[in-house]
Amino acid sequence: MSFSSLKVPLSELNLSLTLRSGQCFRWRRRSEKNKDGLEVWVGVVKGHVLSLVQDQDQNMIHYEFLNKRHGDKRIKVDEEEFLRNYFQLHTSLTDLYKHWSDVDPVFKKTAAKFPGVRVMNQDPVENVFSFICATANNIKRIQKMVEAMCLEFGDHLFDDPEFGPLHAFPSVESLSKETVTPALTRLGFGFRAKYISCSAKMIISGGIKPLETLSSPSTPSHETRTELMKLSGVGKKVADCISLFSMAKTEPIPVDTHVYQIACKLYKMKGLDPNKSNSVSDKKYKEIANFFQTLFGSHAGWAHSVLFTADLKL
DNA sequence: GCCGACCCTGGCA
DNA sequence: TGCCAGGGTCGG
Repeated sequence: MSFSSLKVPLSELNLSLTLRSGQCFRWRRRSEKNKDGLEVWVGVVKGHVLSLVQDQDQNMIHYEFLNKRHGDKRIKVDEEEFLRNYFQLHTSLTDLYKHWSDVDPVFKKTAAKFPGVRVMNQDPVENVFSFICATANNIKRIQKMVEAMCLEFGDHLFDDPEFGPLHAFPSVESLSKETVTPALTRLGFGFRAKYISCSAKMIISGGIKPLETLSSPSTPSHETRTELMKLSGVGKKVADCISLFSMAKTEPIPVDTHVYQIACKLYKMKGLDPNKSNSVSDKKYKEIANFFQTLFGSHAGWAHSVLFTADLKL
């Protein structure tokens, strides 16, 4: 039991909302609150098993790295930097909320009830294969599938008293093996099993540019998107999610059924039928994305995450 | 550019 | 028990 603390107000990071916003799939809330009656979150990030607690009254996030090995020399400054980087705390969410509220009354109204919803900076490999699982799926099942994939192909990291064995996200190499498709099919991945194996092979063989290159600030987001869409099971929507959530692009708007509904009902966009929002046409997709990008500016994808989270009715 | 198929689950009538 | 939607993508 050795928690450290990070000074962060709720307006900059709302842990509960952010971790449930559907951008990441490996965070779980403990069934029991801690001694102070606060929610405890456990997740796996780049081989680290993390426990996080938000103390709203103190403007603090308490954190603990659970799978420290004996003699681990990692120092507090590194851990703090690791978290600041993961949650992108260098970007002021307060400033962004203010800007979005100034330009859009609809956002302003929503944001009041949903403060601190932030886009995280996740591992590209994990994000690619997690969002391939997201196709025609719901968040609960995506989480189950991602966890199953980690248990099957990822390295063991830690045995949690409540959640049992926690594994790292599998490497691209391990997902490119011939045994992967049958294994994932057995695990109930359905048509996504072959997408995962096929995409892993493509990444390994250099069928697309390296993920690190696509994540680089010097690669424009339209190029990142085009490259990602070469992967099997990755269309425009999934490519936009990956770009936004793990490749440091801030303007992509993943237009899914929720965003379609939001554009239709909250923003009264013309030509949208609320009764058939599944499989958005290329044209409508572009229109909706353009609308929000014009409205919100360079961090439109971040604003979208706030509206999306609000729509989830968590 | 528009369908229908695709795997599987949980919720609901 | 049957139907349907769930953060879509692919192929015709």
